[in-house]
Amino acid sequence: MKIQQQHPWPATAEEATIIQQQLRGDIIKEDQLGAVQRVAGVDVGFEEGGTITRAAIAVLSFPELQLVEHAIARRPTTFPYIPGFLSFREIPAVLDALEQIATPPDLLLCDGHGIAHPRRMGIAAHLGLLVNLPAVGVGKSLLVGKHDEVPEERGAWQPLQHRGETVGAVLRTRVGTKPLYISLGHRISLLTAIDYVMRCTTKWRLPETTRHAHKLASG
DNA sequence: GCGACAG
DNA sequence: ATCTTGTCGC
Repeated sequence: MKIQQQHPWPATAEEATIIQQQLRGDIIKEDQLGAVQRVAGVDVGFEEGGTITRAAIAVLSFPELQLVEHAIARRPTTFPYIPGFLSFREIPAVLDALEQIATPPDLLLCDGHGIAHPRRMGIAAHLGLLVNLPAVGVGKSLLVGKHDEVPEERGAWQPLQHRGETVGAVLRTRVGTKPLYISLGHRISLLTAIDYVMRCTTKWRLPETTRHAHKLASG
């Protein structure tokens, strides 16, 4: 797929903060998706002691969840890991990988948070905006917010609250494991995001999209 | 000033 | 994320 030109990529957290503040108003928090037939998992790994960033895209048919296309991209790492600025480290390589995908997916499931972020601009929101696709953040651990305990049943969830706002949901995708942190990224509502994460999750804690992408990003 | 802190 | 083997448990 074609990737639009992006904002300049910052070198410091201070510059990155300005970009986040400029972009946050563009996030669409309502459903703006068509028929979902292809869902993409997005994940990133690192090689050579972190000097190389390796991004992977796994496109699965929906609702069958069969792998139909994939891409891997490697490029030098240019931004350090700083909590709250993950997207500036990982997205450039992700765009390289997405560019190799023939047809734009209908939905992106990203490793990390969407608007469950200090400035509401986690990687899923940032990526969704840059490529103008519906995107959901699927985090494995908490960045910001508080929540009540989640019941031990698959599909149970609790709102994730931060500074008086509901920024996401803590979702039990599997009994006996830690819940996932789901937040909208772009062009999707929280409830719809939860629904798609559940429908992409079968036997394991993580969605099948994420699991495929993770394998590709690791080796 | 003191912690917390996605991947 | 990554460095790393076997091992406990369903």
